[in-house]
Amino acid sequence: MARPGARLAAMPRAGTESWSERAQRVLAESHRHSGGARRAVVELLDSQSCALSALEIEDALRTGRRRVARASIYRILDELERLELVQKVEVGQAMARYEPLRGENGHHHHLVCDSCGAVMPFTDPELERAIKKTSRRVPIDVAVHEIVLHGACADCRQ
Amino acid sequence: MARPGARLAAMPRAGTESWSERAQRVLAESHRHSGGARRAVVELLDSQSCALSALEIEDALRTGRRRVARASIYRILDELERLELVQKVEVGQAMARYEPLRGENGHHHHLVCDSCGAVMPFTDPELERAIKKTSRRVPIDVAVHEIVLHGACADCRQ
DNA sequence: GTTCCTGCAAAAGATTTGCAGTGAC
DNA sequence: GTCACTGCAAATCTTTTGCAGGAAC
Repeated sequence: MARPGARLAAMPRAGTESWSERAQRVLAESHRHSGGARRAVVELLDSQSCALSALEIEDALRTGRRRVARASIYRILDELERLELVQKVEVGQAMARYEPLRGENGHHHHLVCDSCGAVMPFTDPELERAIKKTSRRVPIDVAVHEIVLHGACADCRQ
Repeated sequence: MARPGARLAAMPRAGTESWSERAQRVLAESHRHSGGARRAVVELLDSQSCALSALEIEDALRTGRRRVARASIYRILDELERLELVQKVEVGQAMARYEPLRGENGHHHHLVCDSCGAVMPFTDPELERAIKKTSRRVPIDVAVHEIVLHGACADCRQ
C-alpha cells in the first residue's frame, strides 16, 4: 500500500497550497516524467466536491479538458490512492468512486439514495469523535474509515 | 426428558423464530414454488457469523450441502435483499458481500485488513447511538447505515 | 538516446440476462 | 399440465494487463 514517507510527503506545506497543487507536487516528486493525462485527472478531481467514478472521469474529460484513455485513468487513480492523495469510496453501486483527500477540513462521509443513485457528502463532528474512539479499541490499525448512509432522498421519497 | 419450549419452537412466532426460519417463511409468502437452491443459500447464510461474497457462497455450497449455480445465487441474493432479509455490504474488494439482517441483536459493522483482505465484524453501542442521531438530521430517509474501518490487522502489521 | 507515460486492445473478474429443462404445485 | 425455479452459457460491465508508439528528460 502506502510507501514509507509517502504520508509525510503528502502533508500540506504552509497550508496555502491547494489540493491540486499538492497533488502535482507529490506526483512530480515520485515520478521521473510528467505527462498531460495525470494533470488532467488531478485538475478534474480538484474541481469536484464529491466522489467520481473512473467512468465518470473518462466522460468528463472526453467532453472537456483532454481525452484520457480509460486504462490511464485507472492507473492514475491507483497511483493517487497509493500516495494518499485520493480515497477510494465504495458506496455499493458496483463501481468504485474516488475523491481528493483534503485533510481534516475536507473530511466527510456519504449519503446514497438507493432509488436514484445520488451520492451526497455530509459531515458530523460528534460522529467523528465517536469513530475515532472506536478506532482505538478494535484489533486493527485503522488507517481510514468510511461511513455510508443509505436511504431515499427528498425527490425519491414521495 | 421434557424440553420446555419445544412445542413453541415448532410453531414459530414473531419473536422466537430464527433468521433462517423467518427467511424461509417470507420467501414462501412471496413465491409460488419453493426450490432447494433458495433453502441451501439461506441455511448457509444463517450458519455464518459475517458477510460472504456470492463466489464464496458458490464455493461453500459446491463442497457442502448442495451445488447451486452461480446465476441462481445472485438471483437469490437479490431477492433476499429486496425482502430486506440480507444486507449487501461493500468493503472495497471489487465484490459485494451479503449477510443476514438479524435485527438489533446481530447488528454490527466491519473491519477490513487492506493487506490480507480479512473481514471481521465489530460492534460499538456508543458509535451506534452517534450514528442514529446523525441519521435524523441528514437530508435523506436513512434505511441502513454501513461503517467500514480499513487498516492493517495484527498479522499484517509487522 | 534512454526512460517512462500513455493509448489501444485484449484479458480478467464479477454480475446479469436469455433460454431451455426440470421440479413444484 | 402449467408455471416457476434452476442451471447453463453467453453477454455485459468494471477493472487490469501487455505491448507498442511517442513524449519527457
